[in-house]
Amino acid sequence: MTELTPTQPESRRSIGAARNPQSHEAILEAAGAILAEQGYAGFSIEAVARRAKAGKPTIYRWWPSKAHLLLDVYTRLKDHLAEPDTGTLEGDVREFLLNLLVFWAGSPGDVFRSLIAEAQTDGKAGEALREYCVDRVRHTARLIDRAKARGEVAADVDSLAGSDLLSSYAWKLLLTGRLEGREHDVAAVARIMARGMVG
Amino acid sequence: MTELTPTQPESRRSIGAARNPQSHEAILEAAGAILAEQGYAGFSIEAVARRAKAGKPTIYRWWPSKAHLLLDVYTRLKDHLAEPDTGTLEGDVREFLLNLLVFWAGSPGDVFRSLIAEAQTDGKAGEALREYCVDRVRHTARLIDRAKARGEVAADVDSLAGSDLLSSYAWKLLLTGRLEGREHDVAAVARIMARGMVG
DNA sequence: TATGAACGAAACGGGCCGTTCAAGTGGCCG
DNA sequence: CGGCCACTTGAACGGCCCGTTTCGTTCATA
Repeated sequence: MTELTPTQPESRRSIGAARNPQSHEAILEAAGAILAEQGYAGFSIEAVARRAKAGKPTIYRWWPSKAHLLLDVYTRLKDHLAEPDTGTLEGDVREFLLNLLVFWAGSPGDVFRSLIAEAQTDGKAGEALREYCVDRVRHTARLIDRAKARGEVAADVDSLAGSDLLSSYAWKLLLTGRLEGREHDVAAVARIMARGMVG
Repeated sequence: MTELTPTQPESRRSIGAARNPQSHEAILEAAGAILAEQGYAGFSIEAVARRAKAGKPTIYRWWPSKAHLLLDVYTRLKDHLAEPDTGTLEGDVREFLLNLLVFWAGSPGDVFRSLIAEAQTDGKAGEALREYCVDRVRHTARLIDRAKARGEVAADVDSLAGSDLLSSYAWKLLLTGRLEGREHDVAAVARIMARGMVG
């Protein structure tokens, strides 16, 4: 027999008048793999379609823009990110940054970098990124609000602005390729930010 | 005579075995105009060459990558950026950010956004951006060092890390399209940063 | 006077874009 | 039971851009 794995269909077909979850899965996985292996430079709808053995129209049907696909790939990776809770604001800020940098040092960083880059070209991508950011900033602000509830932070501190500032530092490290070996810088920044909010 | 403006050559030619400054100028101007009018989406070497009435090889001869061209366009715009000197660290930080946001709100912001986006695709672009950042961060750190000399800032504060944090906030506002109407947020961030560094 | 660098124009093969078409598939509804 | 209709795939479209090469030219310099 020259046939390999004959039980597995060599190419997916339509399963009728319904969305094929195998295609959906294969596309997301192919997109993630390409970004992990070749970065944003090698990422194109054509390449994803080739790798996923899917048709381009199928991708365009379910993801209106490259950015939406990137965002889907990113959010499905985003589970593995621990929430810091060290008991002090400075510790939380430092751990938040270190966790994020470690998380990004793998392929998720490439995905998110690509998403930011895409957002500078495509208006819809920009809008999607902006919405995502609002959500994340609000979420991270709870870290500051918790410290505020402990009486560690002055009541008049704008926790959203602080949270925005916090993530912006991580962004710049990501965008300038400085994810590794930043323990000293992160500690310095965490110290400045935490001391800047104490009551 | 059907000839128009015969005194002005309708198309530049070689001036011999020397770089033609008119071409150099025309290319930079065309690049800046395209970015201002159409943003990064419309920016391509082909489009720049067309608009500048230059040959593509001429561009590739003098700018090894799109990023170098972007950086040249940006630095030639960068003169018009005042240095803040308010007498207090918080004032300087706030003015620095506000100045930068106003400056970026024009076409320079589009140019710099494009440069960051390009740096996520092209390795050489990333390197160029990284070098540029090191220089700028070092420059802005003088703002903190000045406060340190006044005794306003603790001696053990890492002025480079602080400067990096400062610019990172501006970056995030730029990349998420939030350059305008941020007076309140900028004031909040300036307050956090300045208080975080006081001795 | 001969050399050689720089210039613009045109063309190259290659890739991706976003869309359209045709053909096969099968769940759902009449 | 049979037809409808949404789904999937592959192939092909015109268009744009990439980075490079070739060509004929212009002219400072040696």
